[in-house]
Amino acid sequence: MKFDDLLELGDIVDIRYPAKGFIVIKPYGMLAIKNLYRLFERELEIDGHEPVHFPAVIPERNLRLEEEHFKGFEGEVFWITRAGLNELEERYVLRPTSETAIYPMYALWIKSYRDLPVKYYLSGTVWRYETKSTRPLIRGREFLWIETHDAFRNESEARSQISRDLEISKRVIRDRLKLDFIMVKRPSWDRFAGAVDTYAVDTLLPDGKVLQIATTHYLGENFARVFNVKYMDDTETERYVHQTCFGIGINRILAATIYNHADETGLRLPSSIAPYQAVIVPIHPVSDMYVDRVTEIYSKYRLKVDRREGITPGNKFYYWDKRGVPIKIIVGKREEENSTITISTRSGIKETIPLGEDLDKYFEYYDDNIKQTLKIYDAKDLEDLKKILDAGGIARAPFCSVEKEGEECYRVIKERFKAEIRGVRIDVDEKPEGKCIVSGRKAEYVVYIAKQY
RNA sequence: GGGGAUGUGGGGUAACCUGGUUAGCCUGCGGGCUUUGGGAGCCCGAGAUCCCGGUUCAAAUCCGGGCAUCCCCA
Repeated sequence: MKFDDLLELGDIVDIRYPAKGFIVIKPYGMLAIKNLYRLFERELEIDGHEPVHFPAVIPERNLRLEEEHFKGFEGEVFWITRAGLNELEERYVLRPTSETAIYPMYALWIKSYRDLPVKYYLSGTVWRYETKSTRPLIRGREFLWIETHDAFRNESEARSQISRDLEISKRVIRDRLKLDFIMVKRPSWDRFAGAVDTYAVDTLLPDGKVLQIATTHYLGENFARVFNVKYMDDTETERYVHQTCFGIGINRILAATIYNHADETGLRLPSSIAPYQAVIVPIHPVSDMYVDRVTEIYSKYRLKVDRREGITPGNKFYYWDKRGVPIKIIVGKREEENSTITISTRSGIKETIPLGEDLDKYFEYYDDNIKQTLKIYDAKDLEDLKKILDAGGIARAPFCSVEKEGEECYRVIKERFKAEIRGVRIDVDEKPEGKCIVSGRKAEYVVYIAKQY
């Protein structure tokens, strides 16, 4: 089913808000988003992160401090130039990302090696003035995300955080949301503005374009130097901290989850974020007492009892199927008389089981059933590449270089195929064979190529 | 930045070419009655021609401008 239809059908968002690139997220979508936030926040906290709040406005002066960073964002920030009747002496920007809001405070807070590491996360909203065409949840001018900002004593501690960030992605995105993805190190020409290295989690949408859903950056000392984030080490030497930051695109992850798992009927939400994991559908005649008992017994799940009158059970089943509810619990006279319930999963299983029997296995079965697998194919030459891209897949190909020397080959891919070099896989070890798919020079890397959002 | 297309109730559409019924249909939404084991039926109701101007007895329809959205190209 088409993405926009799914959003409409599932009552996820309302795109009629009268400002381009801004949308309203309705309760059913917001409940899923809150569950999504909790999944990530829990993992981040287990990893030692603490929550923090920072203002949405950043003074212009701060944003300008890191030159490369400023250049990267200058064209897409919203400026606040007036307040009330006054022209502001110093303009603000609405944060497009929070490095330049947070690090001046880190400079005040971090004094000693004993203060490190600092690992904070911020769950919130950022604003970017997107000039490309916007799409609900996928590319908006306002979006919800989580960003972590970590400071360490040295490079090796910082770099080991990157693998922990990526493990968190695996645990949530793959294990809980059942989305498949690749983790790549971005080519040098595609780094986050101001970063030393950028790593990303890319998934593929059914329309054949990849979507970046999370990124983690190694910032080195770049920001520490301009924001003066220093500490005294145990030999009484002043040093700059080494920093990482990790951005988790909540809107985009929701979009990918909805779009990838949907079928012709409608949504199929993973049980980990479904607003209602199971809907109880009472069928007349059944006593309220029995329905209440069922609700009580299964209260460890997020439940909804559909007591609407004047609607046939079949219509209720269809209604909740469209909205992606994993399991329906049917209770009627037959169940009440035998102390049973009837389980009907979104994937088609229907079974009557004794009241009280655990439902976990049904959720597991359902979740496994919706699991996504990426379409990745090997491209030996440019003809292969074209076929793969046209078929809506991701191509794996030998490539000369992901540093500056490879940029010319990248231009060819970009111009001729409108595709991007997503980068070099870091979650699997790969050795290149043969020659660069574009230049024919010796291939030093295996890269992934796809059209992107 | 250049080109093209399209704007009709909440969503999807018909009527537009060739101006003329009460702007039709499906769905969704609200209410009533009858219903309840996989999309029930009947009845009632709310809800639309993007904006400004022009032509005309008469404009959703033709013309001009604006705005918005989408697609393609840089």
